[in-house]
Amino acid sequence: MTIFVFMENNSCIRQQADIKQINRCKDRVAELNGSFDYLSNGLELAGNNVRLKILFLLYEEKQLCVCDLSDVLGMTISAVSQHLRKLKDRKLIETERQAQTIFYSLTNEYKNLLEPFFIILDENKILETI
Amino acid sequence: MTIFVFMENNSCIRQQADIKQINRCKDRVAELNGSFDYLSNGLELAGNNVRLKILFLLYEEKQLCVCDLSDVLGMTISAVSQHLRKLKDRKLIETERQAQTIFYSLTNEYKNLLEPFFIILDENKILETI
DNA sequence: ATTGTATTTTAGCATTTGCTTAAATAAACA
DNA sequence: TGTTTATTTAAGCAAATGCTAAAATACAAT
Repeated sequence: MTIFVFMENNSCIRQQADIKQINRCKDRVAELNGSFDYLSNGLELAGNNVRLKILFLLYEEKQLCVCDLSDVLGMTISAVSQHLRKLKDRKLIETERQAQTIFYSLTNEYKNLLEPFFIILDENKILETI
Repeated sequence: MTIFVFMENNSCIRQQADIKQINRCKDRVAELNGSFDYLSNGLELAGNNVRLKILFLLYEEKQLCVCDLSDVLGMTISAVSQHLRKLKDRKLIETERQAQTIFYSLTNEYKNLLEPFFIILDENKILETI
C-alpha cells in the first residue's frame, strides 16, 4: 500500500516556504495541544499583575486569607475575592477553613509549575536572568 | 531619635490578623514591585493559547514568518500578525528581514525567562511535573 | 435565636481583547 | 515604473476582564 503525502503549500502564500518545517510544526502543535491548553490556562491567570502577587505571596507565606491579601495589596476585599475565585476554579489554589477564616494556599501542582519564576522573583534576580 | 512604627490593623477587618506577617508582605510587594511588573508583562502575553504556541514554535524553530505561523496555527495572517505585534511591542520577540520575508525570533531575554516552561513542554512532561 | 465576623456573590459598567474584513505599506523584481 | 509578494494596519464588533457598590451567605459566639 502506498500512502501519498501531498505536501502542497495550500494556505501559506509565501512561495519559498519550507514545507517540511511547516509540517513538523503542525505535528508538534497537534502533539502538544493538551500541554499548551494546560499551560496557557495557568499562565493566563498568573499573567495578571494582582494575581501574580497573590500567587507569590501564597508561595512565600504558605497561606493567607482574603482579608490579609486585601490589606497587603491595598485592594477591596471583594476585588481580591474575585481573583481568588478564578484561581480556585482553575485549581491554582485551594482553601482550608480555620474557624471563621478561610485560608488560601497554592496547590502542589501549580507550586511546582510556577516555582522557577518564584525563585527568580524571590531573589529579585529578574534583571540578572534576562 | 525614636521612630514609632504603628502597626495598627487599619484596613484588614480580621481581628486575629498577624500584623507582622502583613507588614512583611507589604514590604516584599514594594521591594519586588518592578519584578512583578516585568514578569506579569510577559506572562500576560504568554498566557494566551495562540501566543504561547507562537513563542514555543519560535523557541524550537529559531525563526518563522507570519505566513508560516498562520499556516501552522490555521489562522488568518492578519490575526497572527496582530499577535506578533503585541509580542514585539513588549520585546518578547524581534524581527529580521530577509528579502521579502520578515522573520520573527525570540529575544534572548525572554528565551531565558520562558525556557523552564519550554523544556517541560518540549518533553511533553507537563503531567509529570505537576 | 440573635448578633458579629469573615467572606462570597451579584449586578452593573468601562475597558480591553481577539478576531474579521478591507485597505494600506514595503520591498523585490521584471 | 509598475507589478508582484509579503506583511501590516485600520475599523468594527462580540466577548471577556476587572473593578465598585450593594446584597447575600456561612459560621461562631453569646
